[in-house]
Amino acid sequence: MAQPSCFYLTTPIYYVNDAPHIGHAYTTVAADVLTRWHRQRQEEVWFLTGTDEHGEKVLRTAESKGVAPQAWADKLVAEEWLPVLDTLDAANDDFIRTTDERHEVAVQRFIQRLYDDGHIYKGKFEGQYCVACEEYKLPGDLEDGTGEYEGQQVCKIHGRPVETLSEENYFFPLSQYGDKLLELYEAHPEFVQPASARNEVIGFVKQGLRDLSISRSSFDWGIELPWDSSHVLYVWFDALLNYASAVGLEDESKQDEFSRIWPADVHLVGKDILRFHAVIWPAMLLAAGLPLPKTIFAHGWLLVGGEKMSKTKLTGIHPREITDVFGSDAFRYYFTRAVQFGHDGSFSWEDIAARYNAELANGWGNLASRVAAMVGKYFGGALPTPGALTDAETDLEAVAARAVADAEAAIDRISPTDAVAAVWTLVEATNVYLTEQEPWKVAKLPGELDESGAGAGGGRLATILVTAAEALRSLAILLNPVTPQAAQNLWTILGGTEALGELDKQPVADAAAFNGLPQHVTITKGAPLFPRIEDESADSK
RNA sequence: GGGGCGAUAGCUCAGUCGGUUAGAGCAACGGACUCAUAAUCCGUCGGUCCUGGGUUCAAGUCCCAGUCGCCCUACCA
Repeated sequence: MAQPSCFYLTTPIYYVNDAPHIGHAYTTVAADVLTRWHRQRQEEVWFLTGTDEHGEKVLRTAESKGVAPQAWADKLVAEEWLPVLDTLDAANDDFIRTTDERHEVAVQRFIQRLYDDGHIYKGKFEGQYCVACEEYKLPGDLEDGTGEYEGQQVCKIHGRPVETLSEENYFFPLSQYGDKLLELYEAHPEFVQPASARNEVIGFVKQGLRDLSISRSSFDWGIELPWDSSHVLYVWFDALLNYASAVGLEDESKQDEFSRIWPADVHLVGKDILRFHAVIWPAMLLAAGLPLPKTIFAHGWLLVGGEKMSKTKLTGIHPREITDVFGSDAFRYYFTRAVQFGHDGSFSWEDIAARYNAELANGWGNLASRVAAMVGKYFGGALPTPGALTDAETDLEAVAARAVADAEAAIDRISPTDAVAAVWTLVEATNVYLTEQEPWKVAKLPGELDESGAGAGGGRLATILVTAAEALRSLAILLNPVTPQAAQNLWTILGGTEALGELDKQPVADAAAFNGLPQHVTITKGAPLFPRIEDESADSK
């Protein structure tokens, strides 16, 4: 076994024809939180996202706009899909487009190799074709005809009989991989997660797999088969390969990169595309003799008003609608914290507004303010030398240590939700600590302040505030992957960069112990991390 | 039709291997406090764990049947 040299995580490549909505953003945020956490551990990480640009839908939309499909895709990528990454503050390492030359070349080499090795055969695809729709219909798109079409199958849309047509296509013998896939799911329960998704995939494969038609000759917006330019590759075969082509598949000059990064540790997918990733993708890799990804993780849907988001029902929400009101940190925090990863979750403006104020503004943000204000008021902003520790201080430090351990374990089981919950115990415990220790009362005790009103180093007041500041240092590190802007602001408040270096360079493990900030580091109050939002627009939408 | 998942407090959700009196957050109500962003802290209120059977010393948890909801059932992605 090779050393685990690089944590490689992907989002799906988003279909460029869609407008980005918070469902896409949710996947991207989860991916970004997970990868930022691994980076905070100081691991090597590769985070890939991108766009899927081929297929008949893009071609048709482009034609209807009177532009070439490539131009249409270019426009959508430039105006929608790249900007949304900034909106979300996503730190992806690469962005692949299926129209990139690197991808097209790799895909052609890959498919040629499968062809040469006898993994592709030519056959007939037979299907029910609706002339009016100009496409093959699935059994679910058909219904029994009535009246003059009695006894025939008709298209649900047009109510006209469908024709049985056949087309010469190239096929991938997916049916041969059923047993191997079932062995894979059995030997590696972590391959498909969560367990509900795994059950669904196993059930599907057990029903028996059919060979997959992997080429189309009815339109040409796709990657040409190298040995038969009258066919383009089926979009899913094309799309899935992005995960490998982006890191050097079939590129002689990038073999070091490929062997270092591949296979992926985690492919995050929405549950609608689980099957392609958990069945077809590993079969393709098995055929090619390539290592398999370790985990396909299917997350749930965001529900709005109890229903899956949908453009037709006007429940599709653009991420910017939310970040414009609450900011990208709050967006990231909310969807990580409020929706158990792997389950469906409800979104509402009332809920995000409530959590923003209660948890970010009142909980964490206010904690930072009160600590910074007291260090300023009693010690002129210079962190004093602490005195003797009591159980209260060691107890709080134990909370931090537990938070780190629990959060790390949660990240390893791909549960960013639980990780944030674990970290939040430190926010709450530190607020309780201050309330119980009452530093504002301690400041009035004899010996804590000198004649000029300045706090005394080594006193009880100093101990309390240093401990609280240490808790904030831990929180800045632990929340940097989730809310990078607020964490950086807090790091600035704590004078962290001057004292300890860049926030990104602070290992997660350092958050477990209260011995980081040097004495006399300058703590400044700064602006609130999360100003309260009273605007009615936040909860009246 | 076949398969998967879910139903727990007013709302959003946890609940591990079957094991004490079923938990949290929000909301509501009461109190404490004044460092802080009218914030923080403590307490109270709040339950037919969807229904009906079954297994068990013991069931939110396991089994069977049912009700309701969502999803998948292969070449649009």
